[in-house]
Amino acid sequence: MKTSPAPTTGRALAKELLDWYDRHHRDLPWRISPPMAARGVRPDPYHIWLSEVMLQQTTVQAVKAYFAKFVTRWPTVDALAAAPSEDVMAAWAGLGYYARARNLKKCAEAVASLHGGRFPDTEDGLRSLPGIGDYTAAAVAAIAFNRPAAVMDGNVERVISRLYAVDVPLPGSKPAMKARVAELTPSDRPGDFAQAMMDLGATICTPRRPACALCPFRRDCRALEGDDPERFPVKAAKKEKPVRLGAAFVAVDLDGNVLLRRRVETGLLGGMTEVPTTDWNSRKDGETGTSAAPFAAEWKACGTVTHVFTHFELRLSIYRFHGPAPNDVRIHGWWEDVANLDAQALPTVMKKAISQAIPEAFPIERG
DNA sequence: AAGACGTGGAG
DNA sequence: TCTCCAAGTCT
Repeated sequence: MKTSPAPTTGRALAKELLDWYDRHHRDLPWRISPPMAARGVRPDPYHIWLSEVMLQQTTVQAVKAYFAKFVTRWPTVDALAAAPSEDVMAAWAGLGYYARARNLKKCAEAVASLHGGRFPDTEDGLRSLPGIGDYTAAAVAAIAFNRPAAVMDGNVERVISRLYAVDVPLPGSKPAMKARVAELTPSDRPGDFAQAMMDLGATICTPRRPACALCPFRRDCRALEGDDPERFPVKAAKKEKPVRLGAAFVAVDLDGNVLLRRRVETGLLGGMTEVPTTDWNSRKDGETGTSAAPFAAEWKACGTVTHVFTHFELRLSIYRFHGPAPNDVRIHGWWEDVANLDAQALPTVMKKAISQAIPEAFPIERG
Protein backbone atom coordinates (compact mmCIF):
# COMPACT_ATOMS: atom_id res chain seq x y z
CA MET A 1 0.00 0.00 0.00
CA LYS A 2 1.39 3.32 -1.05
CA THR A 3 1.18 6.40 1.06
CA SER A 4 -0.30 9.58 -0.30
CA PRO A 5 2.23 11.88 -1.88
CA ALA A 6 3.28 14.79 0.22
CA PRO A 7 1.16 17.79 -0.74
CA THR A 8 3.24 19.87 -3.09
CA THR A 9 2.51 23.43 -4.02
CA GLY A 10 2.19 24.48 -7.63
CA ARG A 11 5.21 26.67 -7.11
CA ALA A 12 7.29 23.72 -5.94
CA LEU A 13 6.11 21.59 -8.86
CA ALA A 14 7.09 24.31 -11.31
CA LYS A 15 10.52 24.55 -9.74
CA GLU A 16 11.02 20.78 -9.94
CA LEU A 17 10.13 20.91 -13.63
CA LEU A 18 12.34 23.90 -14.43
CA ASP A 19 15.30 22.27 -12.67
CA TRP A 20 14.70 19.17 -14.75
CA TYR A 21 14.46 21.29 -17.90
CA ASP A 22 17.75 23.04 -17.16
CA ARG A 23 19.45 19.64 -17.20
CA HIS A 24 17.45 17.70 -19.78
CA HIS A 25 15.97 20.16 -22.29
CA ARG A 26 16.15 19.23 -25.94
CA ASP A 27 18.24 21.38 -28.24
CA LEU A 28 16.04 22.44 -31.14
CA PRO A 29 16.87 24.74 -34.05
CA TRP A 30 14.24 27.35 -33.12
CA ARG A 31 14.90 27.21 -29.40
CA ILE A 32 17.07 29.40 -27.17
CA SER A 33 18.42 26.98 -24.57
CA PRO A 34 18.47 28.01 -20.88
CA PRO A 35 22.22 28.76 -20.84
CA MET A 36 21.84 31.10 -23.80
CA ALA A 37 18.74 32.66 -22.29
CA ALA A 38 20.70 33.27 -19.11
CA ARG A 39 23.09 35.36 -21.18
CA GLY A 40 20.21 37.48 -22.36
CA VAL A 41 19.65 35.89 -25.76
CA ARG A 42 15.99 36.12 -26.77
CA PRO A 43 14.16 33.95 -29.31
CA ASP A 44 13.15 35.39 -32.68
CA PRO A 45 9.32 35.61 -32.58
CA TYR A 46 9.27 34.76 -36.30
CA HIS A 47 11.18 31.54 -35.63
CA ILE A 48 8.91 30.63 -32.70
CA TRP A 49 5.74 31.31 -34.66
CA LEU A 50 6.96 29.44 -37.75
CA SER A 51 8.05 26.40 -35.76
CA GLU A 52 4.83 26.35 -33.72
CA VAL A 53 2.67 26.35 -36.84
CA MET A 54 4.77 23.62 -38.42
CA LEU A 55 4.62 21.58 -35.21
CA GLN A 56 0.82 21.53 -35.14
CA GLN A 57 -0.03 17.81 -35.29
CA THR A 58 3.42 17.19 -36.74
CA THR A 59 6.53 15.55 -35.31
CA VAL A 60 9.71 17.45 -34.44
CA GLN A 61 11.60 15.10 -36.73
CA ALA A 62 9.47 16.03 -39.74
CA VAL A 63 9.58 19.75 -38.98
CA LYS A 64 13.35 20.22 -38.72
CA ALA A 65 14.13 20.11 -42.44
CA TYR A 66 11.15 22.29 -43.38
CA PHE A 67 12.02 24.86 -40.72
CA ALA A 68 15.59 25.11 -42.02
CA LYS A 69 14.35 25.44 -45.60
CA PHE A 70 11.89 28.20 -44.73
CA VAL A 71 14.21 30.36 -42.61
CA THR A 72 16.96 30.08 -45.21
CA ARG A 73 14.66 31.07 -48.04
CA TRP A 74 12.57 33.58 -46.08
CA PRO A 75 14.67 34.91 -43.17
CA THR A 76 12.04 37.36 -41.91
CA VAL A 77 8.28 37.58 -41.71
CA ASP A 78 8.44 40.44 -44.22
CA ALA A 79 10.26 38.22 -46.71
CA LEU A 80 7.64 35.52 -46.25
CA ALA A 81 4.87 38.08 -46.69
CA ALA A 82 6.41 39.18 -49.98
CA ALA A 83 6.83 35.64 -51.34
CA PRO A 84 4.50 34.26 -54.05
CA SER A 85 1.87 31.92 -52.60
CA GLU A 86 2.81 29.18 -55.07
CA ASP A 87 6.38 29.20 -53.75
CA VAL A 88 5.19 28.88 -50.17
CA MET A 89 2.79 26.05 -51.03
CA ALA A 90 5.52 24.24 -52.98
CA ALA A 91 7.94 24.62 -50.06
CA TRP A 92 5.28 23.25 -47.68
CA ALA A 93 4.45 20.28 -49.94
CA GLY A 94 4.80 17.00 -48.05
CA LEU A 95 4.28 18.45 -44.57
CA GLY A 96 0.49 18.05 -44.69
CA TYR A 97 -2.46 20.06 -43.38
CA TYR A 98 -2.09 22.58 -46.16
CA ALA A 99 -4.49 25.09 -44.64
CA ARG A 100 -1.56 25.83 -42.36
CA ALA A 101 0.50 27.01 -45.33
CA ARG A 102 -2.32 29.15 -46.67
CA ASN A 103 -2.83 30.72 -43.24
CA LEU A 104 0.91 31.06 -42.72
CA LYS A 105 1.08 33.30 -45.74
CA LYS A 106 -1.99 35.29 -44.67
CA CYS A 107 -0.59 35.70 -41.17
CA ALA A 108 2.76 36.90 -42.49
CA GLU A 109 1.00 39.44 -44.69
CA ALA A 110 -1.06 40.68 -41.74
CA VAL A 111 2.00 41.02 -39.51
CA ALA A 112 3.92 42.81 -42.26
CA SER A 113 1.20 45.23 -43.31
CA LEU A 114 -0.80 45.74 -40.11
CA HIS A 115 1.93 45.45 -37.47
CA GLY A 116 5.01 46.77 -39.26
CA GLY A 117 6.66 43.37 -39.40
CA ARG A 118 6.50 42.74 -35.66
CA PHE A 119 4.36 40.05 -34.10
CA PRO A 120 1.86 41.14 -31.44
CA ASP A 121 3.30 40.33 -28.01
CA THR A 122 0.06 39.39 -26.28
CA GLU A 123 -2.08 36.27 -26.40
CA ASP A 124 -5.13 38.19 -27.61
CA GLY A 125 -3.20 40.01 -30.32
CA LEU A 126 -1.70 36.77 -31.60
CA ARG A 127 -4.99 34.87 -31.33
CA SER A 128 -6.60 37.24 -33.84
CA LEU A 129 -4.19 36.27 -36.62
CA PRO A 130 -4.91 33.59 -39.25
CA GLY A 131 -3.83 30.07 -38.28
CA ILE A 132 -3.14 31.03 -34.66
CA GLY A 133 -5.49 29.33 -32.21
CA ASP A 134 -5.51 29.00 -28.43
CA TYR A 135 -2.43 26.85 -28.27
CA THR A 136 -0.19 28.77 -30.68
CA ALA A 137 -1.18 32.14 -29.25
CA ALA A 138 -0.25 31.00 -25.75
CA ALA A 139 2.94 29.30 -26.94
CA VAL A 140 4.25 32.31 -28.87
CA ALA A 141 3.25 34.70 -26.06
CA ALA A 142 5.04 32.58 -23.47
CA ILE A 143 8.11 31.44 -25.42
CA ALA A 144 8.83 34.48 -27.58
CA PHE A 145 7.59 37.21 -25.23
CA ASN A 146 7.84 35.64 -21.78
CA ARG A 147 4.16 36.19 -21.03
CA PRO A 148 2.63 33.98 -18.29
CA ALA A 149 0.24 32.25 -20.73
CA ALA A 150 -1.16 28.79 -20.01
CA VAL A 151 0.14 26.59 -22.82
CA MET A 152 -1.71 23.34 -23.40
CA ASP A 153 -1.04 20.94 -26.24
CA GLY A 154 -1.26 17.16 -26.48
CA ASN A 155 1.88 16.70 -24.38
CA VAL A 156 0.62 18.95 -21.61
CA GLU A 157 -2.77 17.23 -21.67
CA ARG A 158 -1.03 13.92 -21.09
CA VAL A 159 1.20 15.21 -18.28
CA ILE A 160 -1.66 16.98 -16.51
CA SER A 161 -4.14 14.14 -16.95
CA ARG A 162 -1.63 11.81 -15.29
CA LEU A 163 -0.46 14.19 -12.60
CA TYR A 164 -4.06 14.64 -11.44
CA ALA A 165 -5.46 11.29 -12.66
CA VAL A 166 -8.18 13.00 -14.70
CA ASP A 167 -10.90 10.44 -15.43
CA VAL A 168 -13.06 12.67 -17.62
CA PRO A 169 -12.43 11.86 -21.31
CA LEU A 170 -10.90 14.38 -23.70
CA PRO A 171 -11.82 16.79 -25.09
CA GLY A 172 -14.37 17.44 -22.32
CA SER A 173 -11.68 17.64 -19.66
CA LYS A 174 -9.74 20.32 -21.49
CA PRO A 175 -11.02 23.44 -19.71
CA ALA A 176 -10.38 21.96 -16.25
CA MET A 177 -6.90 20.85 -17.29
CA LYS A 178 -6.09 24.24 -18.72
CA ALA A 179 -7.05 25.76 -15.38
CA ARG A 180 -4.54 23.42 -13.72
CA VAL A 181 -1.84 24.52 -16.16
CA ALA A 182 -2.64 28.16 -15.42
CA GLU A 183 -2.21 27.47 -11.69
CA LEU A 184 1.15 25.85 -12.26
CA THR A 185 2.57 28.35 -14.77
CA PRO A 186 5.14 30.53 -12.99
CA SER A 187 5.42 34.23 -13.67
CA ASP A 188 9.18 33.82 -13.56
CA ARG A 189 10.00 31.62 -16.58
CA PRO A 190 6.65 30.92 -18.29
CA GLY A 191 8.24 30.19 -21.66
CA ASP A 192 10.66 27.65 -20.27
CA PHE A 193 7.88 26.15 -18.18
CA ALA A 194 5.78 25.61 -21.31
CA GLN A 195 8.68 24.11 -23.22
CA ALA A 196 9.59 21.97 -20.21
CA MET A 197 6.06 20.54 -20.01
CA MET A 198 6.19 19.66 -23.70
CA ASP A 199 9.68 18.16 -23.47
CA LEU A 200 8.55 16.13 -20.47
CA GLY A 201 5.57 14.82 -22.43
CA ALA A 202 7.73 14.04 -25.44
CA THR A 203 10.60 12.30 -23.69
CA ILE A 204 9.45 11.03 -20.25
CA CYS A 205 5.68 11.15 -19.92
CA THR A 206 5.20 9.37 -23.25
CA PRO A 207 1.93 7.81 -24.44
CA ARG A 208 3.33 4.29 -24.01
CA ARG A 209 5.89 3.03 -21.48
CA PRO A 210 6.48 6.34 -19.73
CA ALA A 211 9.82 6.60 -17.93
CA CYS A 212 8.25 7.46 -14.59
CA ALA A 213 11.43 6.71 -12.62
CA LEU A 214 13.08 9.68 -14.33
CA CYS A 215 10.15 12.07 -13.95
CA PRO A 216 10.47 15.20 -11.82
CA PHE A 217 6.80 14.71 -10.88
CA ARG A 218 7.18 11.07 -9.80
CA ARG A 219 6.52 11.85 -6.13
CA ASP A 220 3.38 13.83 -6.94
CA CYS A 221 1.79 11.91 -9.81
CA ARG A 222 -1.65 10.51 -8.98
CA ALA A 223 -1.61 8.22 -12.01
CA LEU A 224 1.68 6.67 -10.90
CA GLU A 225 0.27 6.32 -7.42
CA GLY A 226 -2.61 4.41 -8.97
CA ASP A 227 -0.01 2.28 -10.75
CA ASP A 228 -1.31 2.66 -14.30
CA PRO A 229 -0.12 5.91 -15.91
CA GLU A 230 -0.80 4.60 -19.42
CA ARG A 231 -4.51 4.70 -18.69
CA PHE A 232 -4.34 8.49 -19.06
CA PRO A 233 -5.39 10.60 -20.81
CA VAL A 234 -8.83 9.05 -21.23
CA LYS A 235 -10.12 9.74 -24.74
CA ALA A 236 -13.38 9.31 -26.59
CA ALA A 237 -13.47 6.35 -28.97
CA LYS A 238 -12.63 7.12 -32.58
CA LYS A 239 -14.58 6.24 -35.67
CA GLU A 240 -13.44 3.94 -38.43
CA LYS A 241 -12.28 5.33 -41.74
CA PRO A 242 -14.45 4.88 -44.83
CA VAL A 243 -12.81 3.89 -48.11
CA ARG A 244 -13.12 6.15 -51.15
CA LEU A 245 -12.25 5.21 -54.70
CA GLY A 246 -11.12 7.21 -57.69
CA ALA A 247 -8.87 7.32 -60.72
CA ALA A 248 -5.88 9.51 -61.48
CA PHE A 249 -4.56 10.24 -64.96
CA VAL A 250 -0.86 10.75 -65.61
CA ALA A 251 -0.38 12.13 -69.10
CA VAL A 252 3.13 12.53 -70.54
CA ASP A 253 3.63 14.27 -73.88
CA LEU A 254 6.41 13.59 -76.40
CA ASP A 255 8.64 16.24 -74.80
CA GLY A 256 8.44 14.65 -71.34
CA ASN A 257 5.92 17.06 -69.87
CA VAL A 258 3.23 15.97 -67.39
CA LEU A 259 -0.27 17.43 -67.36
CA LEU A 260 -0.90 19.16 -64.02
CA ARG A 261 -3.74 21.14 -62.50
CA ARG A 262 -4.27 23.32 -59.47
CA ARG A 263 -6.85 22.27 -56.93
CA VAL A 264 -9.42 24.70 -55.63
CA GLU A 265 -8.29 26.90 -52.76
CA THR A 266 -10.41 25.34 -50.03
CA GLY A 267 -10.92 21.86 -48.66
CA LEU A 268 -8.75 18.80 -49.01
CA LEU A 269 -5.31 19.61 -50.46
CA GLY A 270 -6.66 23.09 -51.18
CA GLY A 271 -4.46 25.18 -53.46
CA MET A 272 -2.08 22.30 -54.10
CA THR A 273 -1.09 20.84 -57.45
CA GLU A 274 -2.49 17.55 -58.78
CA VAL A 275 -2.68 15.33 -61.82
CA PRO A 276 -6.22 15.13 -63.20
CA THR A 277 -8.42 12.81 -61.14
CA THR A 278 -12.01 11.77 -60.90
CA ASP A 279 -14.08 12.58 -57.85
CA TRP A 280 -13.20 10.46 -54.85
CA ASN A 281 -16.26 8.60 -53.70
CA SER A 282 -17.39 5.20 -52.53
CA ARG A 283 -18.37 3.71 -55.89
CA LYS A 284 -17.26 0.17 -56.65
CA ASP A 285 -13.75 -0.29 -57.93
CA GLY A 286 -13.22 -0.18 -61.68
CA GLU A 287 -16.55 1.41 -62.33
CA THR A 288 -15.00 4.71 -63.25
CA GLY A 289 -12.97 3.56 -66.24
CA THR A 290 -11.35 6.22 -68.38
CA SER A 291 -14.51 8.08 -69.34
CA ALA A 292 -13.57 10.77 -66.81
CA ALA A 293 -10.08 11.22 -68.25
CA PRO A 294 -9.00 14.77 -69.13
CA PHE A 295 -9.01 13.82 -72.83
CA ALA A 296 -9.87 10.79 -74.94
CA ALA A 297 -6.83 8.63 -75.61
CA GLU A 298 -5.30 5.21 -75.10
CA TRP A 299 -5.08 5.25 -71.30
CA LYS A 300 -3.10 2.33 -69.93
CA ALA A 301 -4.00 1.02 -66.49
CA CYS A 302 -0.94 0.76 -64.30
CA GLY A 303 -2.07 -0.36 -60.88
CA THR A 304 -3.45 1.35 -57.82
CA VAL A 305 -2.18 3.62 -55.10
CA THR A 306 -3.52 3.59 -51.56
CA HIS A 307 -3.21 6.66 -49.40
CA VAL A 308 -4.59 7.16 -45.90
CA PHE A 309 -5.91 10.58 -45.00
CA THR A 310 -7.08 11.63 -41.57
CA HIS A 311 -10.71 10.77 -42.12
CA PHE A 312 -10.77 8.33 -45.06
CA GLU A 313 -8.69 5.89 -47.02
CA LEU A 314 -8.23 6.58 -50.73
CA ARG A 315 -7.66 3.93 -53.39
CA LEU A 316 -6.66 5.49 -56.68
CA SER A 317 -6.60 3.55 -59.94
CA ILE A 318 -3.71 4.96 -61.94
CA TYR A 319 -3.84 5.46 -65.71
CA ARG A 320 -0.96 6.51 -67.94
CA PHE A 321 -0.87 8.11 -71.38
CA HIS A 322 2.20 8.72 -73.48
CA GLY A 323 1.90 10.46 -76.81
CA PRO A 324 1.46 13.80 -78.48
CA ALA A 325 -0.25 16.40 -76.34
CA PRO A 326 -3.80 16.72 -77.62
CA ASN A 327 -5.13 20.11 -78.48
CA ASP A 328 -8.25 19.69 -76.41
CA VAL A 329 -10.12 22.76 -75.20
CA ARG A 330 -11.46 20.90 -72.18
CA ILE A 331 -7.97 20.65 -70.72
CA HIS A 332 -7.35 23.24 -68.09
CA GLY A 333 -3.98 23.10 -66.41
CA TRP A 334 -0.47 23.06 -67.77
CA TRP A 335 2.21 20.72 -69.07
CA GLU A 336 5.19 20.60 -66.69
CA ASP A 337 8.64 19.14 -67.41
CA VAL A 338 9.11 15.89 -65.47
CA ALA A 339 12.53 17.19 -64.41
CA ASN A 340 10.80 20.11 -62.72
CA LEU A 341 8.26 18.18 -60.64
CA ASP A 342 10.23 18.61 -57.42
CA ALA A 343 9.58 22.35 -57.56
CA GLN A 344 5.81 21.84 -57.73
CA ALA A 345 3.30 21.98 -54.86
CA LEU A 346 2.57 18.27 -55.14
CA PRO A 347 1.17 16.62 -52.01
CA THR A 348 2.43 13.16 -51.16
CA VAL A 349 -0.58 11.35 -52.57
CA MET A 350 0.06 12.98 -55.96
CA LYS A 351 3.74 12.09 -55.89
CA LYS A 352 2.70 8.52 -55.22
CA ALA A 353 0.32 8.56 -58.18
CA ILE A 354 2.93 10.00 -60.54
CA SER A 355 5.61 7.59 -59.30
CA GLN A 356 3.27 4.68 -59.95
CA ALA A 357 2.84 5.73 -63.58
CA ILE A 358 6.36 7.00 -64.27
CA PRO A 359 8.78 5.58 -61.67
CA GLU A 360 11.67 7.70 -62.93
CA ALA A 361 9.81 10.91 -62.04
CA PHE A 362 11.05 11.00 -58.44
CA PRO A 363 14.28 8.96 -58.60
CA ILE A 364 15.51 9.94 -55.12
CA GLU A 365 12.30 9.20 -53.30
CA ARG A 366 11.74 5.73 -54.72
CA GLY A 367 12.13 3.02 -52.17
C1' DA B 1 -19.67 21.28 -31.69
C1' DA B 2 -18.29 17.58 -34.18
C1' DG B 3 -16.06 16.79 -38.40
C1' DA B 4 -12.58 18.22 -41.90
C1' DC B 5 -7.99 18.48 -42.49
C1' DG B 6 -1.91 14.98 -44.22
C1' DT B 7 1.83 12.55 -43.36
C1' DG B 8 5.32 9.36 -41.75
C1' DG B 9 7.34 7.01 -37.80
C1' DA B 10 6.98 3.89 -33.90
C1' DG B 11 5.66 -0.24 -31.58
C1' DT C 1 -0.29 -5.31 -41.06
C1' DC C 2 -2.23 -2.22 -38.20
C1' DT C 3 -3.09 1.09 -34.74
C1' DC C 4 -1.84 5.15 -32.71
C1' DC C 5 -0.60 9.54 -32.92
C1' DA C 6 2.62 14.50 -33.26
C1' DA C 7 3.79 21.50 -30.08
C1' DG C 8 -4.18 22.19 -33.44
C1' DT C 9 -7.21 25.24 -36.22
C1' DC C 10 -11.27 26.27 -38.62
C1' DT C 11 -16.07 25.92 -39.50
